[in-house]
Amino acid sequence: MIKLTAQRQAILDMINQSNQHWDAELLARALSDAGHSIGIATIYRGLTALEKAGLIQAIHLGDKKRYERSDKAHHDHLVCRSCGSIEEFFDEHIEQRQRHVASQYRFQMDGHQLLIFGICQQCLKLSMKGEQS
Amino acid sequence: MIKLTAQRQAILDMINQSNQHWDAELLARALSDAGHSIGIATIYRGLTALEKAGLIQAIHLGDKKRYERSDKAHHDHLVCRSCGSIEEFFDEHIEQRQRHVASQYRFQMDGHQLLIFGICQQCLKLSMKGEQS
DNA sequence: GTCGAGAACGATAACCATTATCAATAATAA
DNA sequence: TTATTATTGATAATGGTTATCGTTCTCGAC
Ligand SMILES: [Mn+2]
Ligand SMILES: [Mn+2]
Ligand SMILES: [Zn+2]
Ligand SMILES: [Zn+2]
Repeated sequence: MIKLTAQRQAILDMINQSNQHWDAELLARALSDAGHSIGIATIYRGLTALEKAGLIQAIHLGDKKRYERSDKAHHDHLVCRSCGSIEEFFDEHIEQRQRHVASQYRFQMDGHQLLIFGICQQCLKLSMKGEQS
Repeated sequence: MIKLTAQRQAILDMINQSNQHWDAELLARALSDAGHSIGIATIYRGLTALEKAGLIQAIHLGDKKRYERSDKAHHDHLVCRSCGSIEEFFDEHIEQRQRHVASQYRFQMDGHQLLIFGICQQCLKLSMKGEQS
């Protein structure tokens, strides 16, 4: 149903060729660097259209919305408060329990978002180095 | 450490006397209706200060940040896509599993947010009524 | 009690992510 | 070809939040 215009194809390619969690602004810069200068409004519209078509998926992270490939299976995210890095995980127990909770509340679940915040392994190592004088 | 000024006390009271998940604007209107006309900047600053002091807790819901009492135990939220209502739940299995995942990834978790989206029981009932002509 | 430093306040400007507007262009259908 | 419709890009507008700044409040030192 979605029309894959040159601009939308460029956006989709950029996202599919990486494992990043892109926001609109970052994507605009990357596309510009790659030779595609696409208006920022077109990028926002393209992202919305591609998400609705199921070709990419999104997460809400604090203030901004971030997009990633949709060809990987569902997963949730560990977000580092120090460096901003995002790790992915999947836990079937958690997924199951969510369905269980929803059914308990007679709630027709159609999605969820689980963010775990903290400090990633890398940042922990760095902070340990820094502490010992 | 936090100084509970008249304005901050009014904000805190309003939140503590209810079970709502308040955003800044809603709170400003409610306070104004209750006779406290507090500048919107002061409300934002007050909410930030009260949260840092642990007197209220916050969740990020899409675009806006919402605040609720902190005297209730930790819980997560079921958010209705149709009416916007928020139900609360707690599931120890999910909490446990999160800790497990974090430790697997050597990730020092210091918080999390789980939002389950869908249609609440009420809205389901209403939509069924609407469907049968 | 007076003084002064620092905290808090309120009005408002600024910020930033996102969406709306609109004229120009491209694609599609008749 | 011509009419219709969708898409684009520049830019204005929106909405939530934060920054600025002059004024007011608080409170301990004197
Ligand atoms: Mn991901
Ligand atoms: Mn709650
Ligand atoms: Zn990190
Ligand atoms: Zn509902």
